[in-house]
Amino acid sequence: MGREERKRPATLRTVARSAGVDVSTVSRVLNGSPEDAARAASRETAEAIREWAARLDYRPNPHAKSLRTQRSNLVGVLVPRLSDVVLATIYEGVEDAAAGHGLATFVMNSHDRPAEQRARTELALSRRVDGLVLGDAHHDGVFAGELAERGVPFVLVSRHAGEHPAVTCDDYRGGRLVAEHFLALGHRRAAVIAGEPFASTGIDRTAGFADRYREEGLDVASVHSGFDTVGGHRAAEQLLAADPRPTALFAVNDFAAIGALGAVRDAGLRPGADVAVAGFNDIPLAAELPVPLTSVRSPMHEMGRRALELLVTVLDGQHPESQRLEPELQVRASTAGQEIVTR
Amino acid sequence: MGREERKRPATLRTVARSAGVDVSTVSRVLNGSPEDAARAASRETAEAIREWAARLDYRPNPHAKSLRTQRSNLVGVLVPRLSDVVLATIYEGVEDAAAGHGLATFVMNSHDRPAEQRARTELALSRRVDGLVLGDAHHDGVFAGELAERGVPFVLVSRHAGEHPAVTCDDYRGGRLVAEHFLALGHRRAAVIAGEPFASTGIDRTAGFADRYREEGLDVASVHSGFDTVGGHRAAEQLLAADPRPTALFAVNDFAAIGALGAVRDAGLRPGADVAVAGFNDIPLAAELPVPLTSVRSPMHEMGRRALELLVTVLDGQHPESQRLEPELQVRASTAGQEIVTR
DNA sequence: CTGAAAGCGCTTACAG
DNA sequence: CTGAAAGCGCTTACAG
Repeated sequence: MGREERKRPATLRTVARSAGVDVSTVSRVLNGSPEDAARAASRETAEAIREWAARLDYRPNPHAKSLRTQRSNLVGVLVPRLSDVVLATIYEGVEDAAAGHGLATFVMNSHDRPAEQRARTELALSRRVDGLVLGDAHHDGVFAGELAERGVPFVLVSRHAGEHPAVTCDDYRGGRLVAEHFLALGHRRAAVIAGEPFASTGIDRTAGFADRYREEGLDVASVHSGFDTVGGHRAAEQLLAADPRPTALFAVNDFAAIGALGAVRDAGLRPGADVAVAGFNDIPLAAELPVPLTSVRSPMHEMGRRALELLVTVLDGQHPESQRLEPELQVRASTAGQEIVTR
Repeated sequence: MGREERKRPATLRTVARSAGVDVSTVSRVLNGSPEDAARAASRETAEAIREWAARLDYRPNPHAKSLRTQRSNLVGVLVPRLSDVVLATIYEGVEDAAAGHGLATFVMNSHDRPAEQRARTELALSRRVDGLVLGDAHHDGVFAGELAERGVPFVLVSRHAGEHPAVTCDDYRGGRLVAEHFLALGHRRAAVIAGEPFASTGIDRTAGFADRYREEGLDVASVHSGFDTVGGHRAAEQLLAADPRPTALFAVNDFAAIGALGAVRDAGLRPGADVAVAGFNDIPLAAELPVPLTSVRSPMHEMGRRALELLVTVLDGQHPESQRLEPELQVRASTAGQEIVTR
């Protein structure tokens, strides 16, 4: 064991010598397009080259290739936190799609802090990524604007900002879906746990929800919060203290909703029976909770895939349209009017 | 916007010309060690070079550097699933530590499938990573053995296999801690939801638990399961069907434990009151559940950090010892003997 | 169909 | 203290 025993990998030159041809021929046959390969060598020569390449376990050196072509086939991905299952799942989608394009990705956490966003982006750029997928855009669009100004190819995912190409869930529509569900259940006093004010997800989900209630002539209280359980718990406490107290709570993400469930219980109320609670994203855990959580399913993996595909078109010089994917309401016991035992 | 507007970044040559010196001098001043830099140019020359570099926003081209030095400063990380918060958190630790060494990391999912482990590893190797951090080792050690055979530098994290350098939690000890806790509560009939049979985590946690019970002359039933909620639910159902039924369940990870909580409820029993349930890892959610989950805290982030540090010593040609980090039992309502409202 | 040459942007002995 | 040169492993006009 130990690097000392690793022998140098085969190079174009190694296989060229073995096959008795020039390196340029080997390059065309092995790494060129099919047409290139076809006109670069006779069938037999090509055959021989491929055989030697296999025997010597030749693998193109990506550094040499990138240096020469000025293309790294690397894309940088920025997320607030990878340990958030929503972002991790989106990233899995990005990675899947990237593999299909021969691209490698690397992720970094920005913790939603502008200084870190900048630092991580510069790091990616100094690593010569071909482009970026940003999952942590702030709604003000300042940072994205700077990148666009500099001509850096990028797309946004999960959150949109300004007019930059983005793949998101139709969060506004998702918010409306929850409002309609609540209204159908007869809830006239509803409130929103709105998440961070800089994220378009929370903004749009809240707006869709509030607009639908407004159409019925009803106002909804809303309070900002962290996207985590603790934030949701606190926000729910605050909202439940109102008089008259709301009978339904919409948290703009599932972790905040789980916190809200706790707050409802702490107030001596039964989630589902006394206070309806709905979340957003439909993470796998939502269905497994003791009181299964009603949630809006957002196609996280698919969003990631599409974002990467969108980036590919940007790298191709196009100026693609943003995409909004359809959300879907999953009704469960937390809004069912009575407690239902899981499964 | 668009890549057409991006101007070529400054190179060593650009700044050399501006400063009126040779590229080799610039290289030594900018990218060499402090001593190199000192003896490469007079203070004024060095000063001038640095000034020009800053003005031109010079950043060393990593591909050229890697090509020349045969070192990529890249490490590949393999995990079963990044959307598992345990692995995501470990990865965050790896990444943090890597940044401190000027290394970049990229993660890939293997889904615990040998074919994917191999494919992803080959991909990483063809990208010329300097080394690997494997979070998905199988206990048989076959794959790790092959890598060692080939002289590929790597370390294991979270799970160990064979004698390969690994950073893990002391899982055996963690299992014992739970057993001791259960015994102190008077539970004589306990059972284990043991996880996948190929993971050292589940194996060791189960062994530690069972050994401690055996010391009291007691046997424990155990059944393998997936590491997810569904797997835990099924396994718990099976265990609870025994006659006499166990009064305490130890699930080797928190998601399986959450599934077990559901199964306990479905059986008309109260978690904590009728059946004690404990998990492992102490994910953030554990404390936020309606019945907060007793769990063994494993230092996930720290494990990731240490694994990277260990890899650095391996890359340095050393043959370091494996490390086992201390687990810590967090007692909560799910084993408290009575239901306690969250927070 | 095939080859010879230049060059991507670095580092590092070698010389002075 | 500083420079000139070679070379890492590729790709791609240019020639034939």
